[in-house]
Amino acid sequence: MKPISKDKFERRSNAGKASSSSTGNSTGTGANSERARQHNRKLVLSALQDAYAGNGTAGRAEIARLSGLSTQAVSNIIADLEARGLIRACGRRSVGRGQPAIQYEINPDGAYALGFEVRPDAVFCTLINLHGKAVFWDRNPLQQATPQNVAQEMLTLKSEALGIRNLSANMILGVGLVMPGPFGITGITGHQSDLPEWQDIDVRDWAQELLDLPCLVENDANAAAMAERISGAARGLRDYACLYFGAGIGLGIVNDTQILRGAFGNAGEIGHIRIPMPSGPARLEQVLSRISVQKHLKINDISAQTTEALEAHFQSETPALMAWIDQARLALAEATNLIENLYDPETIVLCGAMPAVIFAALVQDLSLSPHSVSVRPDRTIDRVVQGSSGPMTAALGSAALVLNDEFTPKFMGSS
Amino acid sequence: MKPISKDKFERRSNAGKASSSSTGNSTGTGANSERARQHNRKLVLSALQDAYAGNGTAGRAEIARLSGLSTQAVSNIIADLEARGLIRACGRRSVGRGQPAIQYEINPDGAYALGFEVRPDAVFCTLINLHGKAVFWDRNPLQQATPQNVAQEMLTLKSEALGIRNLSANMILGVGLVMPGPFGITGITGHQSDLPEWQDIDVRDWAQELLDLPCLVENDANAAAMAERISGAARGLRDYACLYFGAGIGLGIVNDTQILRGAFGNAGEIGHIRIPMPSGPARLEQVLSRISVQKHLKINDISAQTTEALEAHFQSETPALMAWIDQARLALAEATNLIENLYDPETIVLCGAMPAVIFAALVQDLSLSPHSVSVRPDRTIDRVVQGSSGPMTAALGSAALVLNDEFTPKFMGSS
DNA sequence: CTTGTTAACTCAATTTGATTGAGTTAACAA
DNA sequence: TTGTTAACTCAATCAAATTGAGTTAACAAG
Repeated sequence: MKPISKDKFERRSNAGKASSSSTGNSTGTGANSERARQHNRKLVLSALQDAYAGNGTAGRAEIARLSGLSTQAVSNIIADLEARGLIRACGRRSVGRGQPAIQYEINPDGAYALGFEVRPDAVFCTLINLHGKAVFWDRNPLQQATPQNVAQEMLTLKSEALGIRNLSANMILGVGLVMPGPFGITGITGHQSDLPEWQDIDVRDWAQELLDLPCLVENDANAAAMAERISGAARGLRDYACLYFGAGIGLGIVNDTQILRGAFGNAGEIGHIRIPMPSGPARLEQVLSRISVQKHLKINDISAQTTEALEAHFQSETPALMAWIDQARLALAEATNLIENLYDPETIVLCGAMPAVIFAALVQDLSLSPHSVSVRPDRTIDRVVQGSSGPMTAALGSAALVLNDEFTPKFMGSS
Repeated sequence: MKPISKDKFERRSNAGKASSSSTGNSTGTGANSERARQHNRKLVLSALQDAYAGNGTAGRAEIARLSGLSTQAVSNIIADLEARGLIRACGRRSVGRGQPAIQYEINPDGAYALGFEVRPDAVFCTLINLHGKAVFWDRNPLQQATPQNVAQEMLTLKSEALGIRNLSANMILGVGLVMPGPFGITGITGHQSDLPEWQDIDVRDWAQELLDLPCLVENDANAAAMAERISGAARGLRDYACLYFGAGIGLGIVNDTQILRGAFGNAGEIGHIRIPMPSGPARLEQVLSRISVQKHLKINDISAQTTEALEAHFQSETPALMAWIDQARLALAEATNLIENLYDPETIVLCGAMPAVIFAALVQDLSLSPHSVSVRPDRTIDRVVQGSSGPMTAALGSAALVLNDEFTPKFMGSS
């Protein structure tokens, strides 16, 4: 039977047929065979994803061993995924005796994820394939970020994105959405924000209805962190942190493959934290952020609004910029110490709207505290690494949210 | 059928009959009906636990709504749990029309959890019932904390604990174990420690074999956090942090009901963090810890080794102690700001080896930053609250680890 | 006092999906 | 050529959740 459903999987959002989900206020999530299958499917996909990260592929038996499932269960799931086009066979591989294993890999073009970043003055959009590679990106300016305007631009960008490869909507797994301010997460009210008109809108529901696709909402730093996990510097890592340079500075924390949100979705607000600097305590984003570098340059009558302009100043070694970098490096060292001791990540990734060369300069000559739980003899990755750079980072990340949600089981620990 | 197994549940540790768990290096965890049942059982138990937290009880239908399971599924699980003695019926309750619901509650004496805290000079032991109440506690001194000595004392304490209520081993759900230093979590080597002889021992396996019970190992702060969740100030909370006063100071973070460990189990090492103080940057535990108060008193030629002695000095308002409290309060405010902005908890609980009156004094007149994500109009609990106090906190917490593990499903988010 | 409505619960049938066990096939080794 | 090993397939079994049709008990209305 298996009436291969129109949409990719069972369309997560309206999965619970109609019955028990009556009240809707239920917090819990009972397990049943459907849920179990969903979980196991993610297990298989994430095994293949890990294999891909190591530029490899995997056979049924191998995945079974890795996931703890029986080979038969893996076989069924593989058949399912192959029929859906999410994975594909790619030859056989024999390692010693026995029948050579049929290798499978994720089919990059088996499905896509859409990502939007809404800013006060523009909407960014990306479309990524199952390998996390962007196949489309664009930016539409906004006069004013009202829900109406944003909706219009998002619809335009959506059809533009689908048009680029002539994709039908059922090839889109879902949509990730990044918005400024504390939105959508738990309906925070009473906080002032850049986009006051959105105050009473549940952004997730709104976008879900607008685009007719399942939707995930996150802040920029968390989204960026996911981008690094899917196809960037944090590929294959389960625990890491991501220092994201937007206007200010944010921290996306990934704990056991999942984003750490805290009780109200505000975890990682590192910008407001006071750190000791030679000149006295300062808030981190006063020293280490896009705004801070621009302020610092402005004092010296230099303007550098764009990433390109900043890069040019770096190339020409403008003294004011170099001085800022020196200060920023100190702040970064303090922040690193904080993050390492509080979250114990495998690494810290720098990413966002800064030129790559400046990230490189920050990481280079960074003198980190030797008194940290992160000083380990068996490290395989640097304590601070450079991630993706440029203004599209968050939009890419928003799409990556969807892949992570679809490919990564929510828990794996065997207790 | 259902051959009610000797031990409580299927004895978590050696659950996987014999088959797939061949290699053992598998990280993944496939879902099957057994696992699903396990998960759903936890869902039911945690619903009852929450009901108990509100001093209530719950019926089948109510639990079904809460958990998203069908009433039938809940019924089956309830029957199971009742047969095992973990829960019991407690009357009927009618709320309007319809047949009154049979109410269920956790049977406090249906099972117990054992907890140990090993320190360089002593082993502490507690036994708690299913309500998280301690029914036994004791402390045996150690000449030297060698594995042999510790093993002996643990066995002695175990049989003493079981003896107090004439319990057989199958009434014990499991053992929680707190050890100093970075132990057992991920086999850290190359770190100096208070207990060098343990370097090559996998503490969990060791204890499991020694006591013939499933075992969980954590650090003191994490264990204390669990104690607060099971029967203390954090009851019913899903996200909070716990500042634990041991020798130094540690932070136990609970995120979505689970302990946050980080990549190598060292998350929450807040003691080493530099915070701005009026006199310049200082490490937190130089200002806010048991050792720091003792140092501060010693300068003034006052000795206060025990909690009782400290309390006495507080009652007589010894100036040196009062001065320390003023400084500590500033440090606590800084730490709060840090924790709130980085983890966004529902609250921060103070607990551990300090007199309750000193916790109260710290919390009182604490002037917290108004610029924090935790400043919310809809708060239901203070930003910093007082938890359990006294030297048994960690030992109690170690037992609480077991309850949390048995009663709290690993994920609930409906994506 | 009778009857209708509602909610909680039970029993039996169905369904999903994982596990188990018995083949089958292909590679390597003797 | 034959034996061994590993990967995979097919069919049967099993666990546990869901579904649907009763049954029971309380309250409300006439």
